[in-house]
Amino acid sequence: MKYQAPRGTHDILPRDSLTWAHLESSFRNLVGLYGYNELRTPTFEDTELFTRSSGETSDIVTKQMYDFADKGGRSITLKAEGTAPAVRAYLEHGLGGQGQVTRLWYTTPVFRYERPQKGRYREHHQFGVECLGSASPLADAEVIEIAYRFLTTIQMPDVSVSLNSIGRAATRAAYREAILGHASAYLTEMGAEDRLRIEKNPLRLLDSKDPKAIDLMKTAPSIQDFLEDESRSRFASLCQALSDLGIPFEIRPEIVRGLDYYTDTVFEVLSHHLGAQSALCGGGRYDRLVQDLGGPDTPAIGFGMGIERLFLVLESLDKLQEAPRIVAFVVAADEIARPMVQRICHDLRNAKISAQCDLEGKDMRRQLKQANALNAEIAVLVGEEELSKRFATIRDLATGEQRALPFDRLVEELQ
RNA sequence: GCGGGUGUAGCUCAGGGGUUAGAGCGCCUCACUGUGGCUGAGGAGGCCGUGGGUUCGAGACCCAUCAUCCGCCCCA
Repeated sequence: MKYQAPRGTHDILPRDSLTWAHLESSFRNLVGLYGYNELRTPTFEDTELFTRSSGETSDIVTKQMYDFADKGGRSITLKAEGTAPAVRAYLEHGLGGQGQVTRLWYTTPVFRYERPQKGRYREHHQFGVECLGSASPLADAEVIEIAYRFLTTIQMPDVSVSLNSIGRAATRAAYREAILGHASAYLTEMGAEDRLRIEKNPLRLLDSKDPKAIDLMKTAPSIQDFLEDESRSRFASLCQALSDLGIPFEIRPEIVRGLDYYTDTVFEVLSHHLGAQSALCGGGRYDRLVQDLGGPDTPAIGFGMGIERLFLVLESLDKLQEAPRIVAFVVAADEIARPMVQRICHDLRNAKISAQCDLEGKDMRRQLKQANALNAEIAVLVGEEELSKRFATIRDLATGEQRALPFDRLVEELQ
């Protein structure tokens, strides 16, 4: 095979594109019910947008960006995540007006230079929403409700939201000291690279898969105990709001998230139908980001959801969308009937009845084989006798029963 | 970026140094010249991922490379 899709990218083939379209329309319809408006941003941005927003030490910035210099010498990066470009556009076009709450949604390709595995690609696609301009816990609840309701709408099984609060800067500074202190003995026995990783972001210890770390974390202080009063009360309000909405969630203090801009609320939805890449959805509040990108002090919250991962779960459960059956296959019993076959196809399609016919001069037997292979509901047969007496023979392909319908009543009878 | 598994027909997979590389499914032809599905007979389809090497001989063994899958890291 001379050419193939670049590493970590994939084609969405016809049998799968039906499910993709279904996911897309379901999401579009749902966010519309909440008054969210679609935002489309470019496939690439100035590199600095991502380095500024995601955090200089985040993995996305340090090793996963698809960055390159364009012919004008600009440093460009393929969209590495959805929130920063959305905030950029929000600020650039003054979408926030005089501080109103602004609700945006998007579906977009996302590029990260990572080692591909199942559920992890160098180009993948995300749905996302961003609710900008409200600090209310009700905004958090609204965004989480959208994620939850979407997943239930598409019949994603076993959906439960994992929720945490990581507080503000002061909380994380204090907690950082506490957790590093708790783990100091453990840290001295690990390699330099691992230790650096942990020191960069001690919260990583919380979701480590190393048995020693897991054991150590059982006795670790909880970030919940370090929350400031305001963070604590907003978290309580959010939990109450979710309960009121009937959304199941569990508080999981080990949820951290990889982007530096999150404050207070963070959440994830995982699926055990995936392998190691189990997050379907991740999001949180980012009350500092808009300001960091040069805008006014604007609290905001949003999430991203991986479409490929949704697809993989549905596929593993055999829940992909079935192709709509073609209704009528119109068969020419002999060559003289071909023009009438074209005409009938045309009339059926005008009446929104799907119709197909042979294009290659195949004989009647092969045309019927084709109709059968397509799983058409009926065959419409036209031959010499039909032409002279102005009728078509309608054959039910499931039962084999046939009946005659005059040409001028064909479309209405088949409606 | 690190460790491991796998690349053979359109698809799923056998073959593990010795003629012309196999099966099932699918596809095509015929039995069947105005009737699909079922059945039977026949057929097409492969640079055995790619490039080097070892060998009298490589689909098989070695090296490299590309892709993919599993785990780590990380994430959606």
